[in-house]
Order: sequence, then structure tokens, then C-alpha cells
Amino acid sequence: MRKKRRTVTIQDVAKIAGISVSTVSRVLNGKTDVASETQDRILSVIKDLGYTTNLAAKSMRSFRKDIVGLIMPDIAYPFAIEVMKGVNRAIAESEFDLLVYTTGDVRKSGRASHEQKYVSLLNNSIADGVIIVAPVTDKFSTDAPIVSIDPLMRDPNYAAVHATNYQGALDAMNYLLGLGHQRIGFITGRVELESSARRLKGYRDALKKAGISIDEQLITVGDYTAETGVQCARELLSLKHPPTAIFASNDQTAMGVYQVAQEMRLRIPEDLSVVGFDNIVESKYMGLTTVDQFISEMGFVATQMLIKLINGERLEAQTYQMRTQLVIRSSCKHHSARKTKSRMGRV
Amino acid sequence: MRKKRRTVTIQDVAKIAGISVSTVSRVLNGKTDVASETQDRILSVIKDLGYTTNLAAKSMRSFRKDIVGLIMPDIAYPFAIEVMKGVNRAIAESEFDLLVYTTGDVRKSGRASHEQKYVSLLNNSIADGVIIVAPVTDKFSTDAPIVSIDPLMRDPNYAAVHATNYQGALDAMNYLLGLGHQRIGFITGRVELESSARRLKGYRDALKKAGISIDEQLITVGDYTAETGVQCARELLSLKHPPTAIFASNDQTAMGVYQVAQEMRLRIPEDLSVVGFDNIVESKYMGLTTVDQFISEMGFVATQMLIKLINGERLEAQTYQMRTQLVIRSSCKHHSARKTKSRMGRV
DNA sequence: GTGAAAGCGCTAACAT
DNA sequence: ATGTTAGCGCTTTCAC
Repeated sequence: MRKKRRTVTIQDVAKIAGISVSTVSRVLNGKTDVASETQDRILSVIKDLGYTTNLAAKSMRSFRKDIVGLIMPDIAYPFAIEVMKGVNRAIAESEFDLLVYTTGDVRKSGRASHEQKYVSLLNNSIADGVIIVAPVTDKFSTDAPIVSIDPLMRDPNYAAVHATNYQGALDAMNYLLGLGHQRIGFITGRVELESSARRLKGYRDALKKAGISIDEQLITVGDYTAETGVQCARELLSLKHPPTAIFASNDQTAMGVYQVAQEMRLRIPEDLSVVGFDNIVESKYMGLTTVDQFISEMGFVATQMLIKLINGERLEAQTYQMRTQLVIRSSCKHHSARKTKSRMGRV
Repeated sequence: MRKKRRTVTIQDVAKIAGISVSTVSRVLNGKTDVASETQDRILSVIKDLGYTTNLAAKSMRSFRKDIVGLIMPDIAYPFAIEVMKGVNRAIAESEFDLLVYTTGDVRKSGRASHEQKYVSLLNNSIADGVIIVAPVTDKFSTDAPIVSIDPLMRDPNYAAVHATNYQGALDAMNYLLGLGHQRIGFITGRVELESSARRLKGYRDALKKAGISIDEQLITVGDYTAETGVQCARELLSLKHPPTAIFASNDQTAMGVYQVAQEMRLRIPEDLSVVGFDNIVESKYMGLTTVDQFISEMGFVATQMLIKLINGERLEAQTYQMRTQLVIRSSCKHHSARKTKSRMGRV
């Protein structure tokens, strides 16, 4: 079907340069014990022939491959993409290359077994180590280093960077409570995800701690999309006793809330305080408040951890806890709940 | 530093199952000429040992690797991410796996040589074929199939899926002109990108064709971000003679325009018509008009083309031209320019 | 400073 | 139906 291999190999380079393959290999790997004259000749032949090293063969023979693997459950997931950017940034600063393996549709195939498959595939073959995003398994059979980001297990026995879903939710709620809000609506994320569950727990715990009883009507179920944000916001704002503030599980959802506020001619934050989790979509100009989780930072940190492990260095800590930060995107100050409340009454 | 290879190989499986490696290999590759009894035994040993095939070794020996490579110039680029989603979708439906190679920071290293490097790396090693996004080079030295998406060259000598930057811009402009607008503002994308230049050309040509002379004041320079969208919109709307409609180079920029409109208490589309290119960020609820380029579709189509090539099938056409579609996101109808104009007068 | 040769783990003839 | 064996392209001792 296809004609046989035309790829230029290290053998071709050696032959044309009139030198042995081992010497070519030395040059390729930056060994110093090669006559500079020979080196120049080899380099020029490599260039002429357009030779590039065969990744597979190289990986098989050498311990060090200078490649970091990244395994993501799903590429359509903004969180994962953001992580990827951070990883990419750390990679750009290092001598490593990045290879991303996506498991495609998670729901189709068994998740845990897939994860193991990809980890082995990358780790035992072409990568020196692997970063895995939101893994469900807590044990992988591989001896190459692994760092996980936002693992679903509390205490995985591998290095991990933890997201601050719970603490971030507490921060957001304490901010709103600090403004004097008593009725705060909540829009959940995709309920099957840990991140969503933790954010909800933060919502509940903050209210409990503040001595405010929880009104289940104020908790609506979304799925991290703007669409459900719209639905949930309509639902919340049409209650007989509507909330004066809404805490949305992510920024997409917050955008949905924003839209509904526009429709209802409510100004944010004057008429309605809105806090969204994660600053993925640039919403700088919307007057929203954001709990920024520095998601891409997680990818960055995880990559640095992994590189240390690959280099045989010890980590100061096996887990790294990210921080969250409240960012007020609005140029105007948030009004107190008292004022907000009175405005709400007019709606 | 690290203890020596502990990885379980096909040899280990063979030894424990009391069978030869070739038989194990046969089972692994789904050959039928193996006694079902033997097959079961091997399968169970594989499972017990947690064996996974070594990608590198497999790739080296076999012609078919069942892996598609995707090379992207930059991961932070929303266009590329969208493409990736489409590729992923096509991959999920196929028997191929996906390996993504990002060149990291494009600006740092020479782009063209990098592209060649990655193509060879993937194609001659572990992938059966490669999809490359927005390549600058028009010739690659590799014999494995390549499909490019939105190549910078007009007529590359490899299969390509072309974006409809120019036609899409014409569509958008004709839409606005059809509404009766005479003064239409434009916000460019990153000027160094082909996509941006083509969109601008569409803007100019549409006006020319409509017999409207071009006012250079109405062309502002953005960079595909919401931030510049805001700046440019402020600039445009504070002209003595402001535009009645704005065509933004992408949806992020359009979001910036939207923000400024909010600040100035202009309603969209009643007071100001806004059209944005590409529907990457979900802006369904903003009342904006979008020229949808079906970006992820491009990834999907490209992947299908590549798989055909890998399978040795012929393509009906060497290039595939995507379509664009105008999508009105607003629930309310666009008002005519006459009305818009009069409202603008009041600003 | 350079070359010869031994594999890495696997697949694919070719045997049996 | 299964085993034997020869490499794929490369790195890496170990010679010289």
C-alpha cells in the first residue's frame, strides 16, 4: 500500500558523513568527547538530510526521554484546558517537551482502567513522567513519577496539587455575608463532579457557621454552563422571596446570571451581587466578582513538581494546596445588602 | 538513581503463561489463529500482571500504530482549543488514539523549523499521520499523511481544511449593510495573523462593493481579546460621527463591545448592532449576532480526512472549504439602521 | 576521539 | 496453532 520506509535514519547520516553511528549519536546527545571538526560535519549532514530522531527508538533505548505526558479526562472541559495552558508554560521554560493524551469521551469507556492504560502507555514508553488531571483512581502501577491535579481521592499516594473548591466557596460566601446578605442563592455545577460537591459544601458550611438556616429553594442545580445559569437565575429571581445575592458555581454560570439580570434590568452589583467561581472566561468587564482559583497555576506547579521528581529531587511536600483569591471585576463598589435588598423589593 | 526497569514486558507474560512471545503478540493484535484456551490464559496473565504494551517498541516495529498526532502552534489560542475538541470527537468515533504535541511558545523558537521537527517526530515515530493547525510552512518532508487546518499558505501541497475568514467577513458585512447601516466600525484581530488580515479584507471589500467609501477612523486595531474590544469600542463610539454598527473580529472582542455598550446604556441590537466572528465563547444570551465558523467542525473534518489517508483511501478533494453561518443570538429582532441611527443621535 | 556490537520490547516472516 | 528468529533505530558499554 505504501512504499517502504524512506525515513532518514541515524545510519544514513553516519554513512554520508563517513562516520559511525555511535559518533552521530554522541553529537545528537550533546556529548563533549567529539572532535569539533567531526561534529560540524555531522551537524551539516543532519541538516542537509533533514534528519530528525525517531522518538520511538530513542525512547526505547534511553532512560531519559525529555518528554512529559499530560493525561486529561476530557478536552471539552474548560478546567482541563486551563490546566493545560499552565503546564505548557512550565514546559516552555524547561528542556522537556509535552505530549498530551486525551481519553476522549470519558463516559463511553471505563474511566479507571482507561487512566491506568494511558499512564502505563506514556510512562513506560515515551514519557519520563505523567501529570493526570482529576483522576478517579488512587493507585497506578507504574514506577515513573506521577503528579495529579485535583484528584478525586482525598489522599492519593502520589504527589498532587489540590484545588481549593471548598475553601474558595467559603471565601465567596464570607464575602457575600460580609456585605450583609442573608438570602444567598446558589447554582451548583455538574453534580457528579467532586468540585461541584465541594463548592456546595462550602456554601452550606458558611451559612451554618453564620447561623443562617439553609433554604433549599435557594439551591438550584446547574451543570457549569451559561444555559443552566440562565435557567437557575430565572428560577431564583422569580421566587416570592428572591435572594439578594447569587453564588454561581463557575464563571460560565455567573455569565448566565448576568444575562438574566440584564433582561430584568437589574444592575450588578447595585441590585444583585453575583460571585462566580474560577476566572476562565475573561469577564473583567462585567462587574462581577470572581473567586479565582488560578487554575493554570495548578498546571504550572504540577509540572514543576513532576520535573523535580523526574530529576530525582525530593519534593518539600507531597501535596500542594492552591490558594483562591477574590477578585472584584467591577469598577464600582459593591453595595451593601441593605441597599440591594430595598432595590430588589422594587423588581 | 532509579532502580532498573521493573516494567512488565511481553516476555514476562509469555513466560508466566508458558507460551512464546509471538503467540502473546498475536493475542495482543487480535489475530484469530490462536486457540481460544490459550487466548484466555494469556488474557488473564496480562490482566494479573497489569501489562500494557510499550508504545515505543510497538511503534518501531509495526506499520500501523493507531495513533493520530495533532500539532498546535499554541495552546492558549482559543481557535486551536476549539479545533482540538473537534478532533477529539472524531477520534472518539474511530479506532485511533490522539496524541497532541504543542510547540509551546511560538515566538521563542523558529516556527517553521519547529513545525518540521514536530511533524517528523510524530510522523516517523509514533503516529500514523498528523494534523497541523495554521502551519506557516507549505512543504514538509515526511511521507506519512498530513492534513492542515487553516494553513497560512494559499495552496499547500497537502490536504487542508480552510477556514472561511474572508467569506465570513463578507457575510457579516452584507448582513449589516442589509439592515441599512452605512457607518460600520471594525475591530481587527491580531494583525500578524492571516485570519485577521482576511477578515479585514472582507470588511473592506464589502464596503467597496456597496459603494461606501472607507473611513479609516472606523477601523481600530485589536488583538482578539475582550480588553482591546473595550478600548476599540470606546474609541469608535466616542467619534464625533460614531458608527451605528460594529463588526468585531472575534467573539471575545464582541464581548468587549458589549461591555462598553452596557456602560453607555446602549442596548444591543436596538441602539447598536454588533456582529462578532466565531462562536467560541458561549455568548448565546447576549443578544449578539455571530458569524459561526464551526471551528470544531474543522477539526472533525480534518481528522476524518486524515484517517482516510492513513487507510489508503482517496480523498474526493484535496481541500475542504468550511462554511460560515450567521447566527442571531438575540431573541429580539435587529432593528433597522434608520432607527438605530436616530437612537445613536441621542448618545 | 571513534567504532563495534549488544540489546531495548515488539512484530512479522518463516518454520514447524 | 505455536515457536524461532531477525531486525525496527537508537543509545551505550567496551574496545581500540
